[in-house]
Amino acid sequence: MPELPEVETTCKGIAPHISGQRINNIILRNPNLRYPITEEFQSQATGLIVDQVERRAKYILLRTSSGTIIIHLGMSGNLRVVSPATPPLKHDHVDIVFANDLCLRFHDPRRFGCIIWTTDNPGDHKLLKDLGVEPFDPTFTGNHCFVRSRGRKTTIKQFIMDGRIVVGVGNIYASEALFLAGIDPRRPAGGVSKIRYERLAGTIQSVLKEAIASGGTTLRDFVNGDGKPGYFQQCLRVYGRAGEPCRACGNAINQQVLGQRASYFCRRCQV
DNA sequence: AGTGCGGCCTGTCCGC
DNA sequence: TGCGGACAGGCCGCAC
Repeated sequence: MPELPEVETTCKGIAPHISGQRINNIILRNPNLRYPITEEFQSQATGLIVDQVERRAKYILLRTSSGTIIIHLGMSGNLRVVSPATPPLKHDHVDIVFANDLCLRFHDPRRFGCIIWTTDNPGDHKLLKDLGVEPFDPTFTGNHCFVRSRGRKTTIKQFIMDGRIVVGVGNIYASEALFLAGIDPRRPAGGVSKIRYERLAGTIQSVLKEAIASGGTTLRDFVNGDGKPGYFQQCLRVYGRAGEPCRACGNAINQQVLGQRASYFCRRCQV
């Protein structure tokens, strides 16, 4: 389930192999994704040079001089850099073949991901235009969360997962960050103090940084590897640990659905 | 505007 | 052992 750290790791992993490279060919094997991959993408992007590889929220942007390829990994997608001769597997949807004889291969069994071609400023695209601040941007602060949360009745967990407030906080790291900040995820966002939001902004950053660091250790596997950063190696404090002892106090970890998402927390440590 | 939720998919896991 | 069904998950897009 690609969260922001995995997307960041993917971006860093693929960039050295495709930056500055010309797209020689695009092979559409299975265009069925969240939005069908268009033939305009195939015809218009072929021949262009990828000038820059960037991340915005959980989107990966491949910028060329005349358009941008917007990629989202959904929840089961990955990108690998392989030889074009590598036999495709089931669920390999697209190959972007570069002049250096490497290809960027998009794999997505559950098809929640997407590949979109746009000739406009990608920031104006409807999928990107309402996105909130990046968690590592200096404007992401406890005060930002505090101000934006006034009057909001939604739970604090759903609030920090709202991409219009801050991007990149998925279901796993929302639970983890709230645990580290000692905040009960069920608390109404509008009633949480500024001090506590300051603490939370810090734990959101630290938990994402920690995950990026652990994913970064498998960067070399992006070429001819499985394309999956090793997040399962990292130690999750509450996520997926219902009934298991809290690592801080030993109490059994609670599980509760909030906003249709499984949420994990310690009743004793989080208030 | 804020809130709630259905729907998109398939691999994995659980219970029978 | 095999099979069906529930579940997970990001996030759009609609309804209220």
